[in-house]
Amino acid sequence: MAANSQFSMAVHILALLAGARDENLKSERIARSVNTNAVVIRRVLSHLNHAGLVVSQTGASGGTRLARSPERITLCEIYKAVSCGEIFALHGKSPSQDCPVGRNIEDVLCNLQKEIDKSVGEKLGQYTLANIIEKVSQ
Amino acid sequence: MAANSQFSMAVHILALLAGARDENLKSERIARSVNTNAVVIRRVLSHLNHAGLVVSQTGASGGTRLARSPERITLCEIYKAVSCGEIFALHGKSPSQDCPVGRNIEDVLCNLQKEIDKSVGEKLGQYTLANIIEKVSQ
DNA sequence: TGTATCTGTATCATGTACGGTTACAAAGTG
DNA sequence: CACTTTGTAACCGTACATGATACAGATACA
Repeated sequence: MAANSQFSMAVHILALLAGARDENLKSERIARSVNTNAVVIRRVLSHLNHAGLVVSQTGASGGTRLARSPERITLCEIYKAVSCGEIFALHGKSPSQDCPVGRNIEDVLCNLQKEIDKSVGEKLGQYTLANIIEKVSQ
Repeated sequence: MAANSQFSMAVHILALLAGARDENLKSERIARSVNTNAVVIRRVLSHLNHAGLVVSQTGASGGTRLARSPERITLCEIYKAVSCGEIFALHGKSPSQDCPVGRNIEDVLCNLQKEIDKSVGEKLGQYTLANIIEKVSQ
């Protein structure tokens, strides 16, 4: 279970929040649906909070709610809010600079990486949280 | 250095093999350019071999060469040959089946994952190994 | 004002994946 | 037959994500 599932959790969480309308949801409540620990949820919520997708309140009767309507939250925003990694990793150690290929391959791969990332972003940008909720409700 | 850099290594390796034409390259030789261990290279080559992208020979004066010309090897094929992971991971544990969202979110995310993966594949399919060599040579 | 509640974070334990390394069988050359 | 090289298995250390405990700070409410 080493793979990063924060995006999946984030979408799940936001779908729950959307269903709760303007009511605050507690991390414990969300954790039960996602089937994990409340702290794990709060960690994801922290990212979503910094990205301006949700609003949290501490204290009694606190919790979290959406900062915007689901129609105005794209999957791309969610992805960027929690994403840490790229599609593929570049070389761990730098290749040999004595080799023509080794000297230039990193740049080429780095540019390719950016291009792919942009492509994924555009694809994810085509969907909103509202679209997801629609599909979940079927 | 936990991230998977096999794709980067694979492109690097194939670019080297393309430069060697029909000459066999030994894993030791490739490892020097990539700046890693020969066994690591052979592990990647094993994937490329099974995918039919390269041909290897054991024994003295053995080594590896391309199975096809660089113009007929797309980055998508390379990616699929070594790729293990998806863009994002699904939930580790299954969500609660008592919750409407939890019950359906996995399917929705799984479909989305496939769609993104397809999109990445198409993007990578636009480039051939020859294109990469071109860029590296500049 | 005091108490209970909830978030936000730090910290530690655990599981897993990858890279690096050594070792060795199998295959092929000469 | 001696030598070379691939293909794999096995093991270690590191990196990282999740899970869990603890606690400070913020807030509602009696």
